[in-house]
Amino acid sequence: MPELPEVETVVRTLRGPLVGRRISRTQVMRPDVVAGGPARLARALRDRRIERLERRAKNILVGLDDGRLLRVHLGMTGKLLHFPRGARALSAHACVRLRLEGGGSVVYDDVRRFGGLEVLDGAAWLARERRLGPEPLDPAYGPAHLHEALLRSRSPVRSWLLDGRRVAGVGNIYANEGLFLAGVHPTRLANSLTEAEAEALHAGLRATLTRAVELGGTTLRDYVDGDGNRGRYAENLSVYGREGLPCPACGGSIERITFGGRSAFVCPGCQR
DNA sequence: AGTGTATCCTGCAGGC
DNA sequence: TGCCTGCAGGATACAC
Repeated sequence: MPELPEVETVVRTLRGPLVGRRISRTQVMRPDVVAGGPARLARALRDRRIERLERRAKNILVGLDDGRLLRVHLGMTGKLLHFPRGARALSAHACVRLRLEGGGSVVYDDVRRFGGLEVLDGAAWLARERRLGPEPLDPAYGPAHLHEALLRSRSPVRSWLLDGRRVAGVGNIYANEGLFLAGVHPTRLANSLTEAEAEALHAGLRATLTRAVELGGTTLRDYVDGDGNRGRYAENLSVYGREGLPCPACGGSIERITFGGRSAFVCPGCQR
């Protein structure tokens, strides 16, 4: 569920309530989401102060006052929620609760439990981080960089965009939206894109990601931000999930195709 | 090396 | 109503 804009929104909504707070106690209701096990997690977090919250790719990074990091990945259905003091009850799918000194808590909730939490020291995170592709919204990431990387691959461009080692944070929604905005068909081989098409894809990806961040992400079903609010980008989607509906550009019918084990949505008139 | 497929897990929609 | 199948925003281990 959560791609770059959703994870970014979660981080932004949690910064205010969490930075500066101290974790008093950790409760693990679903041990299988905790890499390294619940006991190690509880020990690592006990009495630590939260110094910063960042996003890298689809990871939420909680910086602790001993220099270590709590890495949270939302998988498909994960939520990271701030519960103010005396707030609503936990859902049946609450997996981990971090109690905050002075009241309130942070809860990791995940129906499918594809996501999870892990405490890492700086070196361990760096080793992981090096395998991640560039951030598409980084000002230093230009169209020439994208084109050059695309030319080295023969995989379908939609599959290429979903590979986090090539470009970070792009999932199926924004890969499809970016390709539509660029007028490029998702099954086109990466190395077949012209310089102009790579430029259009770069612009299209940035446009859809930027606007989605501004609107707090896309809620199709489960996604909510750190305060439990839905994203407002869904009504701006041009093709994703719109099989049989009219293309916003040409009015033609949007098709759903399947490859690489996942659905792609295409306007056959607009995308070549 | 580079690509595609199966898999983890639960819930929901649609067909019969 | 109820059972079955397929599908869902991610990431990774493996086979070819």
